Amino acid sequence: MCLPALFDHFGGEILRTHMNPAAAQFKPIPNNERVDLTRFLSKEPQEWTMGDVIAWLLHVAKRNDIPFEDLEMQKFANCTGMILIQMRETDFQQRDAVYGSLLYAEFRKLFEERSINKCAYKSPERASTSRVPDDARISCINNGLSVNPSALSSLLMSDGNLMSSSSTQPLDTLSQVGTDISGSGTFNFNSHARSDETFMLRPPYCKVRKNKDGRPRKHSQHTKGNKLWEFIRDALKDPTTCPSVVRWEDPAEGVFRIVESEKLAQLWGERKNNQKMTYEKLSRAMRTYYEKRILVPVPKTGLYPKKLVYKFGPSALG
DNA sequence: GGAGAATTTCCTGATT
DNA sequence: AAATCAGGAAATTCTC
Repeated sequence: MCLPALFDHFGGEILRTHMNPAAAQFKPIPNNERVDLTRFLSKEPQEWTMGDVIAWLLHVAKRNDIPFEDLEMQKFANCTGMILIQMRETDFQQRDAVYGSLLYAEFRKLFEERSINKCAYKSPERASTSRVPDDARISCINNGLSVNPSALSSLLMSDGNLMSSSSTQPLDTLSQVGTDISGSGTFNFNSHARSDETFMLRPPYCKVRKNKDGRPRKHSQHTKGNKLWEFIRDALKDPTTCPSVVRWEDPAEGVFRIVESEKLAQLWGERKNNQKMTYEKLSRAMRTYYEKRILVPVPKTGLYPKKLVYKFGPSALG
């Protein structure tokens, strides 16, 4: 999953909400759809959609002071609440070796608390929904996901590779659970369901690169070695460079800061076998990204430092 | 070998 | 004053 894409489209809003309690509960997102970011709090875990699961993960991260980027969120990106319920501790650990146990404990605690509360307070109609997993699934599919499909497709991206629940999802017990629950092995996003490439939606202003004959360029073209923005993205995920060389200023917005400009240039130069790389040149290359919307101008809100701050744009996908 | 993409290099001028 | 930002223009590198 590409974090900026995640942040831009979906998780970012969740992060904003969780980092800033005063933030609005709803935020317009592309496609004129809205995400209710705290809905999971008022729903039974078995009714959680994939979006609710991500929101819960971020909620746990915040409560436990875990840097959200340390959580293997993409590994849970195709989990609904029903899937989490059927997961064992080892399943959580498989998905997140570091925080899997904590996540499992948090989830079970919450689940059991809700179960107790449900017995005491639940209204009859909600209780009936909860008792029937299929109903919960249908409810999830038909009503639960109000995020746009591109957002969820972004959630399924990992390190530049598409982690489609129907293709490259690790073949473990969890995916089997997912298959059982969804019935088809892939999640159906209601009217947004796509089995073709349109599932990987990109903003309409993202040009499709074409060869001179008009055919789309092959995906493998110019993918050998990292692009600069991918290098920076990876540096932001790498504890050896983040936060010492680059760091997030506002991950929810995709805003990051270059801490050691010449060090970053040196690392980029090493990557490209170019000992003459300088920050001047690196920043010039970065400025070419504005036209492609891989980077967008940082809002002059006074929230961020004036120098060495950049913001990933909607084209920084993958 | 040519075309196209993605830088890289060099530059001038503005801003912080 | 130095560092950084913003872009134009041309060159270079790499892949198809």
